[in-house]
Amino acid sequence: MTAKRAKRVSIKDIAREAGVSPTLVSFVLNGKQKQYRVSDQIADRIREIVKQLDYKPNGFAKSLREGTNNTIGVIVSDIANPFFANMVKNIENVAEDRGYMALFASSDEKSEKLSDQLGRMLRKEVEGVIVVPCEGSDDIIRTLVDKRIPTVLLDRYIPDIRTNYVCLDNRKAGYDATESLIKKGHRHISLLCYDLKLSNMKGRIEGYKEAMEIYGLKSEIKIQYVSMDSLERSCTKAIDKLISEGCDAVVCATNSITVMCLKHLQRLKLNVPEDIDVMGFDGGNEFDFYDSPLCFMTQPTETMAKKAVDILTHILQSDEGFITQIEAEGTISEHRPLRDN
Amino acid sequence: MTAKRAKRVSIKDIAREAGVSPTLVSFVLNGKQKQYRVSDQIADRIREIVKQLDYKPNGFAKSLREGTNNTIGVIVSDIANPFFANMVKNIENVAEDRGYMALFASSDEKSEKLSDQLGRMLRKEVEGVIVVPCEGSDDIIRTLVDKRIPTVLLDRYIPDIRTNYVCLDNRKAGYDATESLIKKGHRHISLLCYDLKLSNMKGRIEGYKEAMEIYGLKSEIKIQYVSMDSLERSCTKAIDKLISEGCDAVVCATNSITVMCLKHLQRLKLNVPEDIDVMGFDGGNEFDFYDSPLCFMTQPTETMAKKAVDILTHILQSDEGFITQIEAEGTISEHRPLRDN
DNA sequence: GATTATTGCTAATTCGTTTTAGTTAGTTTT
DNA sequence: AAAACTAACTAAAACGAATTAGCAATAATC
Repeated sequence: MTAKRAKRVSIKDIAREAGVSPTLVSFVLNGKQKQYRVSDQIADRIREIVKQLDYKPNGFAKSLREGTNNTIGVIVSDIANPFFANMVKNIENVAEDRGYMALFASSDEKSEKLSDQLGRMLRKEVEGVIVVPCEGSDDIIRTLVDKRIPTVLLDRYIPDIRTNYVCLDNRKAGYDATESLIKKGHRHISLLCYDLKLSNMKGRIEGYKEAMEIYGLKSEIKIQYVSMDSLERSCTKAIDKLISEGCDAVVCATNSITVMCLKHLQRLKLNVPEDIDVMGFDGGNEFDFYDSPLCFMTQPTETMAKKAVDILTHILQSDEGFITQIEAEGTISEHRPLRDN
Repeated sequence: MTAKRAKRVSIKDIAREAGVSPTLVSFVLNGKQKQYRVSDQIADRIREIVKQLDYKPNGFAKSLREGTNNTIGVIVSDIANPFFANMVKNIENVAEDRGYMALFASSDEKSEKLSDQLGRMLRKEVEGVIVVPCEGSDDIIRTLVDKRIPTVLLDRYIPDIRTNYVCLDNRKAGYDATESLIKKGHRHISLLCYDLKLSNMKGRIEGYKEAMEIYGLKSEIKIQYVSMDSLERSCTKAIDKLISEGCDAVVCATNSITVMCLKHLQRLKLNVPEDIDVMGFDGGNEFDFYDSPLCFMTQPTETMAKKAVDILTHILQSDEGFITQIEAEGTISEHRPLRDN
């Protein structure tokens, strides 16, 4: 039922046309002319015919024979999230540089979907994968690692599983974010975060606590958990509570929380940073028109993408399984509203 | 030099273990037990062993034999652009539903990169491609079509090339956008756009002109071209000019232009829509914090993605080359600032 | 002038599937 | 009891490339 497309030209067709054996064609095509001393005459003739017939090697045959296809799989948790869209773009570029092709998929933060995607990728014979694990995907990642499939986790790691990862140093990021508010003179600093078991969230929470403790604000520690599903409602509620409790600054553990938080503050006609100071995470172009000064913790996306690909390709090309775990450092960057320009 | 991974179990290993020929194993694995009347006993035994040895069919061999691999290639012009990130996500979902795997790449609006990506995809044996052509890619697309590679253009078509495409009806979108401003009572309506030969831009420009003419505003037609490379500078200049000429509304032909335009108006302390009304294209989350009411032309991304995949898979599965060209309709949607909620 | 190298090529195998064309043994039909 | 069927299986070819082993012919060596 499949469309009948023109029959492909194979190495044999070229050989027949050139009056030589397929072996020679293969030699020439793979730059082994010297090694197998194919005469220049014949080599030129072969190259000529290859061009004439517009020969393209068959990747299936090649991969079947060689057992590799220079393809890696990349599964992020949400491709439509600018942070990951950017990551994906960088990964693709680096992979290309390293001679690999990257296959992308998005799990939409659902472990069942992640499992499906992984299955499909492995069936497509990717040699290794870069995965952003989602909540509840521990077992999936565990089998992946147990099966010795070259794996690099991205953005989040799983504490019990010994494998490669490239994440932000979330503890430090949480610490630095909190510390920066403390140094600005705030005392009643609250944290707004998701109640997730994911390492990135855990790390940020820990960092927040640690900073508060070290600066003698242990009693001020106040963590508000919001829900991903009813983000707006739970954020609104959480912020109302914080404010009623006299909170003067808040660390928002993700970009989505930051956005919701700022929206509600705007609704309440509260000014940032005068009435309440806000520290965000991973700010994107949502803030193009936000008109108060604001600080963010930003991740070195490009470096992280590069590292992830490098680790993976290195595993694929070397003989044994060392493990590399990288925690990148976040940077505090400032958003300046337009009117200040 | 490649990592020595455990030898894969093949159909032969299973056959040996079960004491039957590989043929039977293949029959059972492909659900042809009935058709080739394999005894239930043997079939069960085979299935048992398949599970035991954790056999996974080799995709290369399968594809080599069958000549297909149910994979399509998708090249967008910029994966980090939310509009395309969204498109990609939708395409992936639909493709999966249709039993296809989608391979993604981003050309970053560079025709050389597009050419590279296409080459790599075709070498990976994708059966067809969905491509967002970029400026200067006409020849690349032409050879693609000439080579009979199943192709669907997305977002932009190329007038001289007879092939499938799914685009916005940009002429109508430009018309409707302009008309909506006219109906609000504006007369001095200007268009801000890129000087590109891409069909989507051309269409929007035409639509603008058409609306102006039909409503008797031909003499008011004023088109300002801005440059992609120095977007901020050229936008600033263009807007200053428009305002000095007494313009009271502007249609921005892309989202990037809309953002720049609004930023500059904010800088000039001009109010939207009182001082100058603005009509944007493809608004995203950049406007979360934009505090004036604003209208956009938005595209039915999901439907477009679906159509593109459907057209492609249909070509792949049917016998001959009909051509489908779809122009989707845009919708005007309103952005309401927070304080109005 | 016999032996050994070197040059330039080919045949044949392998990778793991799918599928077509058989084969064998057992069962009906006449 | 010969002829025709059927059920249950197997052998072999094919997909397209890479590679190893080997075979002529010519050239170099002693």
